Amino acid sequence: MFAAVFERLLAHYGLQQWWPADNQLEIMVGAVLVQRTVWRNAANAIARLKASGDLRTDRISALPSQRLEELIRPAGFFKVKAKRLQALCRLVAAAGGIAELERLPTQELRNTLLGVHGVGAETADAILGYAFKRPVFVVDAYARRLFGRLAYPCAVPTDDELKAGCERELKTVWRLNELHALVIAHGKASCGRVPACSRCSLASACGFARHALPASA
DNA sequence: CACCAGGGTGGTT
DNA sequence: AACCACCATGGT
Repeated sequence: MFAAVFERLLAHYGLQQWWPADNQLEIMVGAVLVQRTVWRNAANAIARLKASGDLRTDRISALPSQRLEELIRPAGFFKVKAKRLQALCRLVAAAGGIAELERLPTQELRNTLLGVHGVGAETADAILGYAFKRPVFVVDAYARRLFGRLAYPCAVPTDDELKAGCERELKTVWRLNELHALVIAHGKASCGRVPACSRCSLASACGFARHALPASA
């Protein structure tokens, strides 16, 4: 079922090609900056960090918080995010660098990331999928809404069910990463806040009928 | 003018 | 465990 949704979304919206970045740290920083924020604003903040030569773990860790706040201001929530970026960069330093984190198995790495202040499940999975190329699905509000509707009239899947189901069916990094991007593209392009699945564009614009989740998902 | 975007935390019930 | 307010800029 998840694979079928993926195929439909890919055919309808095309390849999304996330995540634009020069290196792994840029993706990790972007994952924090984009929290509850449009990508354009987060990208602006990243550009400012690059322009000042501060897009490095050692620089971000050592920067006076007020200076860092000013640099990332366009991303919004700048005081909160400045703390989160420093917590993340200090974890990388404590671990001995990104190359050392790379050695950890996915579950351990996920738990390590979740231990950082300001990194929750969604941000951790985005970092795992896009920066570390691990086969994980990023469950976000759009995914909950879309798959929750497609599950109707069955019970809406939990985050764990959604994540496990997608990972089991799609398996590869590029497909799971694409699915996340496609789900967001779809959420923005259509659907809105229509409560009933009958008007979800997977049923109309994408030529999709209502789907039930497998009982043991 | 109101509303929202590629969340997470801390406090309250 | 389930809410809730809060964080803040920039575009529609």
